[in-house]
Amino acid sequence: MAKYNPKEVEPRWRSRWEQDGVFRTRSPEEAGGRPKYYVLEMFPYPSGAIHMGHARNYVMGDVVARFKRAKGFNVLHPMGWDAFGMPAENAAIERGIHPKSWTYENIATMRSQLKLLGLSIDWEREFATCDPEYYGKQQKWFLELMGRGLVYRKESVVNWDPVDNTVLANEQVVDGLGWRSGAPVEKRRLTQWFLRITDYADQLLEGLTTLDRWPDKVRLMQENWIGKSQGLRLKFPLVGAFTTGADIAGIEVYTTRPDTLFGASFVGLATDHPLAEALAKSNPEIAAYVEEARRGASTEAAIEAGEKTGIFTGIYVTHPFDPEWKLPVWIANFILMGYGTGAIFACPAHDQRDLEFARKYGLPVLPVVAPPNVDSLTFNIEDEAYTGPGTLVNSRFLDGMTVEAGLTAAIAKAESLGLGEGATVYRLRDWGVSRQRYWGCPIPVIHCAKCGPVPVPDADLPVQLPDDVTFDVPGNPLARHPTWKHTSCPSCGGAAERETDTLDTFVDSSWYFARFANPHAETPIDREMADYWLAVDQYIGGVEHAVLHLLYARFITRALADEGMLGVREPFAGLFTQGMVTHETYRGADGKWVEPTDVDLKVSGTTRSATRLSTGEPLVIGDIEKMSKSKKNVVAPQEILDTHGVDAGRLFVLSDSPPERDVQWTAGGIEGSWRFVNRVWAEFEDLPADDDPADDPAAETALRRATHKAIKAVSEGFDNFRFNSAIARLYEFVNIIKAADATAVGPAARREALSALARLISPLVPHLAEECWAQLGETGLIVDAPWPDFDPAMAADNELVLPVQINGKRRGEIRVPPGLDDGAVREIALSDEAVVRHLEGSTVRKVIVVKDRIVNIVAG
RNA sequence: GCGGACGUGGCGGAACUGGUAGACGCAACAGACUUAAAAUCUGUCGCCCGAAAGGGAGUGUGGGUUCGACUCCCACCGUCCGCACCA
Repeated sequence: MAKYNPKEVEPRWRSRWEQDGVFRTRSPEEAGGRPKYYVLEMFPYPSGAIHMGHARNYVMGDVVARFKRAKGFNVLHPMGWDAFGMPAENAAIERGIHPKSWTYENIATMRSQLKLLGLSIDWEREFATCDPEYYGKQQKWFLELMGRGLVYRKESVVNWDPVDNTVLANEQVVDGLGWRSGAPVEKRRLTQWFLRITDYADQLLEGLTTLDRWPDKVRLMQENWIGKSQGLRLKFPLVGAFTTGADIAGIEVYTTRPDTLFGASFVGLATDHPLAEALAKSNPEIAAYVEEARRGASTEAAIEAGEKTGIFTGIYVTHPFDPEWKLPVWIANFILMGYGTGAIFACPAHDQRDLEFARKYGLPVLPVVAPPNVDSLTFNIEDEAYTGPGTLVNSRFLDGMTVEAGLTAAIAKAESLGLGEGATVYRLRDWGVSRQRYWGCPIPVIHCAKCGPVPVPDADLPVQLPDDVTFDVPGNPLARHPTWKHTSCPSCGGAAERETDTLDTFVDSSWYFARFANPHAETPIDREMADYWLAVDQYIGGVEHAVLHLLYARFITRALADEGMLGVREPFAGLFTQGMVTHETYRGADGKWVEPTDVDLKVSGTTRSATRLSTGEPLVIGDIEKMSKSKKNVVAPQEILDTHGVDAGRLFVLSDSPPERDVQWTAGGIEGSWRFVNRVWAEFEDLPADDDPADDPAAETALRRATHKAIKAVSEGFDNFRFNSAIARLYEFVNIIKAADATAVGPAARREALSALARLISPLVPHLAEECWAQLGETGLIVDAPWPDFDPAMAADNELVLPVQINGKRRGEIRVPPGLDDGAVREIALSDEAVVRHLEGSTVRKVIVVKDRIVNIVAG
């Protein structure tokens, strides 16, 4: 018996698929009555090589695509490249390679690696976001959104990454550090381009409720990120005239607790509040404080410590509900300009931050909410603010009300006084998309001294990146290019300059799924094709994009829909976030990481030890972590291809863990998958002669039932993204087929089992499945074969084993036909020999029969 | 601090809407084949008592609901993730 040889088999079937063009997408006309199904995995950044995490991601998508295709769907399963971004420029800076050639070379490498995985991808639809054809279309819709007022330019304090030398969006700052560089982010005041995502805040929030095939976790993260809150916008009139800068009559604050207004102690301003800035101009002390607070706020240590500081402005405001009541105005470092109005009223008794500030600067603390069951006369605030429910006290017209009633009453009062109105505030801020980098999509705008920013005319699109750029000095190569930015104003014809900022690469990935509907269309999106294919039925990718890519794409989809370019308002109907591929780590006595290929593992009892193969030195077995070059715990897909073939690798990455969880790569695990591949092949290699007589009807029926059960269970597993369970059922099924070899099962039943098996494994191990299919004498390809159906009658048992419990303890079991009525089951259970023995000396009080499940006898 | 998820054998993990806990795989052990090893095949395999038949407790800990709880409720312990001076 020859061993299965993936090195020979796998390439043979891949070239057959390619020759026959089986994965070319069918047009709606070609599809006939087949319903469409769009499967998409988050497209990769062309970093240089496909790693195991990529492989798991794309294999999952491929299983879905192949399964749906066999089930009769017209499947779209494309692939592209998220190809703009910093690493290409870093390669240029470090190694003198042009970003363009670095990127396209990586794409070529990774494309061929992906093809080795045997993915059912329509490669005719491939594109990279750095193709001028793609980013030119992006520029076109960008200008259309600009026409709708969704794109604007403003000066603001932005997150500046001092290592990557560029601005970052809020979503790209993690714990005060740049998401790519890891450098502490600084605050800078710059003029930037923004997309008005806040216009869509409410519908992005509402839309989440329709995404019932998204993980709750991701929806919750987006909900929190958007951060809707209801409250009151309220004006505190200034005491006396204030003439520095603009004409300011009062300070507008935002609060969610207007019920505590009578506990007000002071009004606080953010350091970059317009009034604070105006004051800083005339008052050097304030200027010095503001300057220092701003610097301090950007260091990680200061954020961690959370120390509250402030300075009194010398200004007072009056309480909105009492013109006689004067409150001091402070500037404080804990107030954020980007949220609400950048100004607050402070109620120290019922807000922890306000309390800390008030204690530090000796400001009044007036309790106005008495907790339930607490004597309001003895109630006092020490060093912890009370934020729970209760009754309002010391609050004049609000006295005696609950917190909820007080909220409504205070808002009504403020509105009747004309000093405020109920307001909804979001945490979400507009998306800053300017990047001071070369390798990105140029923002198609021309700055004219006379006309201001002018859109590049349609006929001049795309605005292409120049190839002749240098990276010898830091900063944006586009800005210092000798000629590129110099042009004439499309409006007045005078001399003008191009915008040298490029777009955040998350803009590139916010619409690529729509471009796949027709990647060569003249318009950015082929509306007719997009209407057919979108929304994406199943999107698959890492959870790390929960509030980045996935929020941006939802926003852009809605914006483009409002522009009439798209017919859907949600891009991804189904989302699946898959876990990572991890591996144990090993390090030597010197603390240096050692690659798994250089490690010898020994097991004795329950303890495991590791030694280094090359030197024999003992190693420390470390944590199980995401495969990464720095920890050297990487297994390259190529290594598996060389030793066990693609199919064994595909099988393993989906085997041992549920797909949403991390899977730990182990040598034993891949061996197990390889064994399975060989066990399957062994069943097909020596097929029995067709005239083998069957003389064991019982064994034959058992095999047929197992076949239909397997079809049912495996189909359900694939439908519900439970690949690990589906694989377990396939292992069981193969064990049963193998066991049936020893019995006299006729060729028809055996053939039925093997034909089903080949098709059931085909999404997972497609090369092996084709080989098995051919071995069965089938002339067509298994990728074109329909998914096997099961007969519900055959998939059900003809005899059930019901456990019989006495007082909840299992005491026996009975054999009954399915569907037998409760009375009959009861009789059989009560007459069972083991049951009778256990019931001796006690009386039966009650018998609970759960049909086809269990019998529980209550006795005593 | 706020929000969320999860705790099951030596390990990864099964268990549908409350109904036989430990499927399937890995590791381990024993045996067959082999001059030997690998590969392959067969068997055993959560814990305690027992030679076995059988019995006992058991899904992080403590309580509760139920004829019946890994599953539902309450409290606690632990791990992981997200947000974080959001007024």
